[in-house]
Amino acid sequence: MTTRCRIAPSPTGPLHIGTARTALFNYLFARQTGGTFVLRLEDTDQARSTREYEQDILDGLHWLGIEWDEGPEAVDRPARGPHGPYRQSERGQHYAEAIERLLSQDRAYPCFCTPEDREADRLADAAHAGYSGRCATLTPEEREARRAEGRPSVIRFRLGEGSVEFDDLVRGHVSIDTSQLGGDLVIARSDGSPLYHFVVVVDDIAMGISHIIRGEDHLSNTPKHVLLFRALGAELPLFAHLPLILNPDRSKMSKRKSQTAVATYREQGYVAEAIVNHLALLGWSSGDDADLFSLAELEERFDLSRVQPSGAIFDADRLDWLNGQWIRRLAPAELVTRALPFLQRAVAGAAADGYTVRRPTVEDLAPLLPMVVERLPRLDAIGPMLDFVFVEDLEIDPALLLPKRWDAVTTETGLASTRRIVEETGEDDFGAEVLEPALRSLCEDHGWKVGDLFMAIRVALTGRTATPPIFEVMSALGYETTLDRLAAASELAGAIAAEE
RNA sequence: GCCGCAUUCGUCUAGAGGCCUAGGACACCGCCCUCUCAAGGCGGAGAUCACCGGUUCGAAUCCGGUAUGCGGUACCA
Repeated sequence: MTTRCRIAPSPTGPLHIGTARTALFNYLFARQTGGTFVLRLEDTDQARSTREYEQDILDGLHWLGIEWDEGPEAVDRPARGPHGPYRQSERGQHYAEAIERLLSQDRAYPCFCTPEDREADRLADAAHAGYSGRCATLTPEEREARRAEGRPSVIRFRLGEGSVEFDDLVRGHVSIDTSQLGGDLVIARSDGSPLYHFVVVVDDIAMGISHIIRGEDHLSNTPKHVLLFRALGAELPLFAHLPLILNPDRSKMSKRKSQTAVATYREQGYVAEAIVNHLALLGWSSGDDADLFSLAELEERFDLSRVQPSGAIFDADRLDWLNGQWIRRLAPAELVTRALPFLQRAVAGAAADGYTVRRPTVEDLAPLLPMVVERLPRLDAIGPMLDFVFVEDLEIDPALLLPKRWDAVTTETGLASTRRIVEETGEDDFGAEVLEPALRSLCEDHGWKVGDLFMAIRVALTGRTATPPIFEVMSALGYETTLDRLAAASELAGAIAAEE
């Protein structure tokens, strides 16, 4: 029998890190077993579901490389696969039929209780939490009478008695008594629309799902699903409840306490490879000392039986480290393509601040990247690292220009001497081979620390104190610009000296 | 409250009765490299394996209890 698993996000928010992790594990399991991975949108909560969120989820999964074999394509494009439609809002027929069946077999019944009724029952019998069952035994005549009065009703599923047991692939045997489930379960609202616990089972049956791999937050709800599978005459799928991804305070990862939107990580310059790698390591481990895994390697090595049962804090530091590792492993051309938009955005930001800029192109960036790759924990770090090349009317912050041990006069002479040396060296020998020895002996002659001179040059050329090595910066800038900026900066140092 | 699940360095984890004086990675600290920032190399500190009791010649590993944490308990998903 071929395995079929699924991810069933609800488009009530942007793609969540937790959803992505669950999707990843399902995807890996499917690839691993030669099975099928289905994507289904659980949009039964029409009030909160939107097409924008749906699109965000689809985009995010594509971006991560977590591709599904069956499911909806982009919004407004036809579904892919034989079990469609893949949006619950379009599957009303299935639910209506299933409810009809349960009703006709008396496995479900209409319930006319008002919120006040339920509250009264709860107060009267505090020992039993959940629904009292006062509508469970209504006769057909009593039901008709209530309908005649125009009282609205929900549909409740009879839970029955005894204990529910099932085996979980990561937690082993789980057992719970039916009486602990909160009373007969509402499966359809008074307006007739079906509820999550019900539709999820109907769809998993209709789509032939063999393995339900999802977050541990669903573990307590699983007994309800088991009962529903049985009532609907279906064979039980296998369950695997994944450990939760946690906030630093060990509660379930949430928007309030953590950054949960996959799209936000993407905007910040995290690379899909790093996100995938990090998510895989939250709850799964290979068993050996390796910690860098590509999606392809994960498809090869993932093993559901090596999934941990306890929750894992989302460690942002580790993600950052992995991100740096993956950025440095990308093919140069690929890195250029991915990093360019971040550089362009930074430069556009400078333009918006009133600077005269040149828009970077692929051709501009390609030769510059080698000098910054190992300085990029994230792609968005490329802005401060290279913007000075594209901002033509660079402004130098006087507070940064003077090295700690230098006064303004020394800085002025240092930069002026440097300019002279560069000029005398000429454009043909403009490079570290000739310039570096020359500048070093300049320092020796004046008794300067090399670091001080280089820092002054660095700030003069880039406006920043953390940059690539200065001779690489010079060649990135070009001969003329280097001379111009050195001149401007020594002039500025002179002005500071005059003021003092 | 009730029910369920979990519990090895700060964090992610290795560990399936002797290989554990508990291994790796991130973070942290130090040194090296060095024109800044990184990256990289080397080293260090960091866990009485939640606690108590039991089984066993021997337990992080098996069993029981306790504690703590988290999750669920909707006409949300």
